[in-house]
Amino acid sequence: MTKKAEKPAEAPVRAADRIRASASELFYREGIRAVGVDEVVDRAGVTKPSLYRSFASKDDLAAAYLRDYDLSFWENFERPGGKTYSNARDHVLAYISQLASRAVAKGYRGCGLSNAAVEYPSRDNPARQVAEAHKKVFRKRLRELAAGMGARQPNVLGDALLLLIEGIYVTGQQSEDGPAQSAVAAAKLLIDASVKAG
Amino acid sequence: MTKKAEKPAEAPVRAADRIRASASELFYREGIRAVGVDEVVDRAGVTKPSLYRSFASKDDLAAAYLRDYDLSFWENFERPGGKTYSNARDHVLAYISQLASRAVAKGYRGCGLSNAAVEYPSRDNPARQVAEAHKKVFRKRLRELAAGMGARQPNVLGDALLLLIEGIYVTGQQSEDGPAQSAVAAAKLLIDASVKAG
DNA sequence: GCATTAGTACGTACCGGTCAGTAACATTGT
DNA sequence: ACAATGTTACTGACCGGTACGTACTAATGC
Repeated sequence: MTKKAEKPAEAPVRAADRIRASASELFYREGIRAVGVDEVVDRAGVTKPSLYRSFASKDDLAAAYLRDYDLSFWENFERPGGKTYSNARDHVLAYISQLASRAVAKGYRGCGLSNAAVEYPSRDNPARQVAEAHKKVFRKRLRELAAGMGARQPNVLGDALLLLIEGIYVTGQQSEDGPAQSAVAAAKLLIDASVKAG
Repeated sequence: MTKKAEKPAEAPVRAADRIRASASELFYREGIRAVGVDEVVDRAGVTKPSLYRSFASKDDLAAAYLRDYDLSFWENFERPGGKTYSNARDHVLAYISQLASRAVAKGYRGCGLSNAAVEYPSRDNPARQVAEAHKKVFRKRLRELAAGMGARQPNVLGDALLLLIEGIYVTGQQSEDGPAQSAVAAAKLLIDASVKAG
């Protein structure tokens, strides 16, 4: 028999990790308020005290879910479709294109962070704070990319793209076959009109 | 004493109406799931049985709230700022301008109908059904107005404007001083690029 | 070598509170 | 009279959260 390595491959899969995964799935699909902690732990195959050993409260778990969401959001945003882009225009259009096709698919539920901000209007909610912080960074990044495109008013173009993207998030979950179909065309229009000499 | 007219000025203010008003305020500001029926009746100055004499359930009350919301939405949309517009471009820009300034103000909470769709992802929820129906009509109306502007692809422009507007709704409640500031400029860019000969 | 101890990771069972909704009856105004 | 509303009290389900017991492992003492 080989003796065990330091931290062996067959990890025990900590209860906290199972809870994070379960919470992510449920909170995203059904909303945070709609899901009780019992449902989270049941699906994770663990028990409630395990949840409260790793998370101070349901709000805290929700915040953790959104931090995870934020992480995977950026992975996807910076490499849309798994590709890296050096051209800002191509980069943004690739993201929007990929997003738009997800948004018209069945069962799409928009942006977990935006949804959380809708569910929790109070500023001192931990989940909302994660969402607000994320959106601030996202806005800055889009303005940066807009500048990279050579826009005359990069802040206006960045904001316009943000409005468009948030529009995709929210309308995508209202109906299939929604306005997200036109998003790429709209973005091109917006970018070209902002960049052209005028 | 003068005897009362048919429907006199000093209306008795039915319990159902007080409940509708109270529910509208609370559901809009804090979200539907966040508000209990007790809070609704307390604020209305009535009692719970009165609620359930006029509404079959909380879901039913939520749907009524959204129907009211839909009504006042259209009043505002068709006469933004109290003015009537015959020019489609002016009309849409006036609506967006008026919306954008509300959206950057403190305490803005977005579109009650969109928010409800976020809170209730399940298609068979009565509140969501009202929201979905409304959005379908709104989309049609925007495409109509885009056609009225002489857009080459009215459906694309209409959808683009819808995405922009929904973006204002949702970002407006995430932060003051948000991207809605750039909404009018973005809309102009979008419209002009869609209408110009090409 | 083997019991003792400590620490970790987890489950069982339960708490008090709040939720939506209701039953039965009293009160009011016209 | 009768229709609309208030009063009171209740239900059963569910909610977030916790006190407490238990299995397993690793280190320690002798």
